Amino acid sequence: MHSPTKHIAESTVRRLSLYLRFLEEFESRGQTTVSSGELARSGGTTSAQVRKDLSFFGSFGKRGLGYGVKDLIHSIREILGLEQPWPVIIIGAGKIGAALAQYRGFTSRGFHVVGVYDRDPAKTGMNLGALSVRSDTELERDIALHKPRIAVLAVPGEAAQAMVDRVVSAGMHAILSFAPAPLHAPQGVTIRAVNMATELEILAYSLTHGV
Amino acid sequence: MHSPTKHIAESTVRRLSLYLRFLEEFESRGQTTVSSGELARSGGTTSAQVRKDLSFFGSFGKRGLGYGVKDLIHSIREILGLEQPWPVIIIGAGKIGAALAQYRGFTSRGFHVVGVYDRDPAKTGMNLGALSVRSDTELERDIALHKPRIAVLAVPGEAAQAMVDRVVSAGMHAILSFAPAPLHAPQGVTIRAVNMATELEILAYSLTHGV
DNA sequence: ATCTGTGAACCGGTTCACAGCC
DNA sequence: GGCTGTGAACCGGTTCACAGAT
Repeated sequence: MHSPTKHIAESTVRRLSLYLRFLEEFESRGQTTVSSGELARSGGTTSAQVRKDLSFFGSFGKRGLGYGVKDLIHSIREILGLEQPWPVIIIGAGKIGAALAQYRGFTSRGFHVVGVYDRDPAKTGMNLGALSVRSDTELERDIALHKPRIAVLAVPGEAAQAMVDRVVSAGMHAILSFAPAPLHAPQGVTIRAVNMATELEILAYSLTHGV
Repeated sequence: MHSPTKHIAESTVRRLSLYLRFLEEFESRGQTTVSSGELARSGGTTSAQVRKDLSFFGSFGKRGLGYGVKDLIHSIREILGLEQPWPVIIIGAGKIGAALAQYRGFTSRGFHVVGVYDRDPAKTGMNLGALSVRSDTELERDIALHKPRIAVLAVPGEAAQAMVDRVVSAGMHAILSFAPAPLHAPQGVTIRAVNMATELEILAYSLTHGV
C-alpha cells in the first residue's frame, strides 16, 4: 500500500513525479508494461533506484514481467496525492505572479489557481485569464472561505516573510515561494523556495570551475 | 585559495550563494565581522557546516575572531565566479520568458540578459524592457557574435530538447530550463531544470502524508 | 576565552547482488 | 530467462569534537 512507515527522502518523491511523466508518455504510446530498466533509462537513474523508490510504498510490479503502465500511473498519482484537486492561490500579481497564474502546467495536474492577490490597488481588478486580481485585504476571508491548500508567493523579497506569516496564521500549510529571500515557517508548514538567482549562480560556478 | 582539488557538492555551492546574501545584508548594516555561528543561524544550518563549506576553498577566517564581512563577500563572489559579468540569453518569449527577461533579480548579481528569442513571428519585435524579441533564426549567429554564457529556456516541453541541442552545438555550456521536460546534454554541458509542477507535487505529497 | 579549521565518526541515500516469482 | 523486491555494502555529505590560533 502507499502509507510508508519510514520517512521518505525528498529525492524519492521528486523521482516519483518524474516517473509519472514518463509513464504517461508510455501510456499515450499504447505501451501497457514497463520494466524498472526502461523507466530508469528515461529518467537518468538506475533500475535498482526505481525499484527501491517504488518499494517504499508497496509492490506494484510482477516479477519477470515489470509494471503495468496504467496501474503504476494510478498508484503513483495516489502516492503523490494527485487523485484529488488542489486549489492554489497566487500572491503577487507582478510579472512572475501573472505568468504563473496563467501557466498551463499547473492545471494539467490537478492544481487549480483559484485566486490571485496583490496589495497594489492599481493591479486589483486586472484580468489574468479567467481570474481577476483581488486585493490582499481579502486574503484571510478568502482562505477561510475557499480553503486553498497551497500558496504560491511571487512577492518582493522584503515582503515575503510577512506574507508567509499571514497565510500560515490564516491556516495554510504549504507554500511555494519564488521570492529571493530565505523563509522560515513553524513546524507543520512546508515551504519550498525556488531562487532563480541561486540557480544561475550554480551555473556560474560550474562554468568557472570547468563542468 | 579558491581552486578546490576535490569535487564540491552542489549543496555546498547552493549554501555559499545563501551565505553571500546574508553577508551582503550584514555589510549593509555596517557589521564588519561575522562568526560561523551567526551565518549558520541566518541560513538555518550549523556552524560546523559553514566552516566546512568555506574550508573547501581556503582559510578565510581568523581563529578567535571570525570572518571579515567584506573579505568574505569578495572571496565567495570569486569562488562562485561572480566577479565577472555573465551575459544571458532567454529563449521563449511567452509569459514565463517575458517575465524572466524583466526580472530584476538577475541583473543585480552580474547576470545581464542580452537577448530574448522566440520562433513565433508574432512575438518578434515585441519590446521587453530595453530589449526587443528576436527571431530564433538569429540564435546561432548571435551566440557566435556575443558569446552569451548561459541560456535560459522558457519554451514548451516538446520544443525543449531540440533547443538544448541547438544551443549546445552553437557552443553554449550552461542552461537553465523552465520547460516541463527532462533534458539531456553531452558531457561538459551543465543543465539545471526548474520544474514547477514537480515542486507543487512535492507539496501535495507533504500535505497528503502529514508534514 | 573565543572561534576557526579539520580529521574522525556518523548517518542516510544509493548501489549491489541475489533470492523469489513469473 | 527475465524482472521484481530487498537486505547488505557502499559512498559521500553532515555532524562531532578537538587541536590550533588570536
